[in-house]
Amino acid sequence: MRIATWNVNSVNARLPTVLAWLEATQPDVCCFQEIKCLDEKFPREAIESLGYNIEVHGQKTYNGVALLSKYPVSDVRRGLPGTDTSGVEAEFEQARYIEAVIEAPRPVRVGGLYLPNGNPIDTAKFAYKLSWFDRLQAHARDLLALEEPFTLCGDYNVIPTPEDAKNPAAWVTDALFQPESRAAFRALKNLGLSEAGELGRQPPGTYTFWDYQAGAWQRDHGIRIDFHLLSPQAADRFIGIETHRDARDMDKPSDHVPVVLELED
DNA sequence: ATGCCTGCGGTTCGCAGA
Repeated sequence: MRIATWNVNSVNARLPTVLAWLEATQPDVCCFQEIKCLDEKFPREAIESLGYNIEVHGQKTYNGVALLSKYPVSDVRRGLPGTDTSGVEAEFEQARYIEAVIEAPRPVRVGGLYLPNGNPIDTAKFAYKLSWFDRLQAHARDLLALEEPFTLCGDYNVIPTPEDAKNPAAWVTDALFQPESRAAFRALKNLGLSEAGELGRQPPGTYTFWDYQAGAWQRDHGIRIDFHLLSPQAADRFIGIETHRDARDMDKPSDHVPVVLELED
């Protein structure tokens, strides 16, 4: 089974690009982040016609996530459990998490997430990022207790190590590279999750994001911020991982590229 | 030091992204 994650940066602005990639790649499951639309504005028919069941957790203008599956799905969750403690969420619940069990012959639970960016770091946005991370960690603990195969995949908005950036010095004041952000990512992994890029021994320089600005793509000024974190039972079924770097060269590309995990059926 | 580029909403500019 192949499970993709892709921050599409507006599913409607990107629709021809998204359809072309889905048609060429045919993942069994695909998590989208930053769809930037309400549920009723999601291009449901075009994607259903490629053979996908669709679950959407949309939001106007910003954020929004969706989960596509060629298999039926069950136990769908929209949003993380728990309450934000930074004070931001109380005013405005942001659509950043969707989860479902993929009802394949050997089922897999898939959580698709869009972690808050958190910039600038001296504002409530950074506190919100760390608070969201806490809620994700709590949810991961609950899922691990089920002793099931799952992946928590998506745009983590964290540069975990200096090797995950072409130019780490350019990120030292950025929320993505703060010690607190990196520690939160490590703490999540250290619950007992396996990062698929490590299982697959992806080399340094396997970036997943290049800014639109300042010729970042042409200069390979990239960062690796999109990940699959696997439960032990999913890691047991790990076959491989592919980062679709070529997608950054498509017409009207997203600034992120898809990352495709393969598990034993 | 700042903006570079892109999308969105709603108007032609501000906000957000990373």
